[in-house]
Amino acid sequence: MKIKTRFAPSPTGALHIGGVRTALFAYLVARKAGGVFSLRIEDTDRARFVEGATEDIIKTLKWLGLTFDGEPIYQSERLDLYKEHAKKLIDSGKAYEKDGAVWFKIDLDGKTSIVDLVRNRKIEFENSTQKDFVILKSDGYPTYHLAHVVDDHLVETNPVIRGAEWISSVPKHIQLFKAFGWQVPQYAHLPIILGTDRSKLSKRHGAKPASEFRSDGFLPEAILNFMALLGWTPPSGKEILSLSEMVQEFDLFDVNNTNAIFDITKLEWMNGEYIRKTENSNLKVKIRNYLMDISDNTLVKEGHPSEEEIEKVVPLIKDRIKTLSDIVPLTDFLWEKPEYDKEIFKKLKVKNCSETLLKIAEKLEKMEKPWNTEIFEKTFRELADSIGAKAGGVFQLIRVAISGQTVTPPLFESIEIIGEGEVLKRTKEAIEFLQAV
RNA sequence: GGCGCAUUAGUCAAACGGUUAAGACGCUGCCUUCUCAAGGCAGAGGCAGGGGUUCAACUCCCCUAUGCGCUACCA
Repeated sequence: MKIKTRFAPSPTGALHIGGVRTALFAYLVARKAGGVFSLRIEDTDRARFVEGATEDIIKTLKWLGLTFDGEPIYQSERLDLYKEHAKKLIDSGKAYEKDGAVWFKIDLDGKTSIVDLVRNRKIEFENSTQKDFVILKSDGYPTYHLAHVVDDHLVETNPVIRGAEWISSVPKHIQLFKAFGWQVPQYAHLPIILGTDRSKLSKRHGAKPASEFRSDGFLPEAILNFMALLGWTPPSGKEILSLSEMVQEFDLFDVNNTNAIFDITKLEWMNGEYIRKTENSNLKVKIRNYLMDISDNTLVKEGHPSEEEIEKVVPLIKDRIKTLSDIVPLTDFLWEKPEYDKEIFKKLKVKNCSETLLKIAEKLEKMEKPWNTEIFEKTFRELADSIGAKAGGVFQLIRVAISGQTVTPPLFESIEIIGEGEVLKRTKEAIEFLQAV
């Protein structure tokens, strides 16, 4: 039997990270089997419909690289189909109308059980615990239960991959399939992703949209990799793996059935790993595109950093950033004049900051041009020796003088980027600042 | 309350009856070092509790506890 999976979100809000994992696993199952992965928009709840949600879902899946086959199916465009099927059940005595809605008549005898593809575990219910439920609402829209059964039967979805919050509804679905005389598909219920408050991550609880991770500077590869590992460990045990490697290794049986807490700290680490292993030239493009994408925000000030500036800075910041957005606070000082804070100078190990800075300025003026890191390092190590200070202390003083910060990318390289004239100017300004306070 | 699913360190997790109970993030210390990172090395930290079954239980069964989910003419 051909493997066909689908991701079936409801457009009641932007795609969130829990949905990303459901989509990813459905994608992996289909691609591994050479099957079909499609998208179905479950827009049957008019009250909770959110304008733009469908577009966000499609756009985000595309950004992540979870390409689906064919065109999305919109349930709201298939109302007649559901109505027709509800009528069939009424005709066969398996459903009835009440208050303008159609109710399914549940069979209270016996048990309903499935073997879930996740770990092949058996899930069982006493049918006596079930009760009749609505399949067609009085507004003419189907409920999830009817729509799921009809659609997944018609497109021959197998297996049905969805969140574990649906486990409780399994008896309803099984009975519906049987009432139609259809074959019951296999199911895989994925463990639920919880927020740090331990409650289900959902748009109802204001889960962060996946698109926001994009604007925060996360890479799609890192997000997919991280989400895959939430509930799944590849047989190889690899922690960093590409989408195609995941496709090769994936098996629903290996998915665990324990809810997992979404911890962004590890995602940040992983994003850093992906950034570090990206070629400089490629990283430059990613950063540039990222900054352009979100340039309506305040990250890019007065056109900085430009493409050339990014290129210079990439080797310096590559090991130091976890997200693409980190580049801005880390390199701001290269293009903008720093603001000084006397407290920062006070904390330095060098005693007479302004005096030492005067000597530094003197050296800078005499230093052979063009400056380079070797000349620079040699000059100031000598200076440190001559005034009986530690080289590190002198370097740190220079760092604060040119950046206003105690933490920056490597000093000498930063200085080369800032340029001879500007460095001297900033040094003098730092001296003036210190003398004024 | 009822029904269902689950329970290995702060977090993600491996283990599929026999291991000194992997690994990763985070944390701590050391090394490296112009700061911060990155990198290297070392370390702390765990099978929810109780009963069974078995020569042997993290692993199988039962009970309790706890967590989560569902309990809508929402998905």
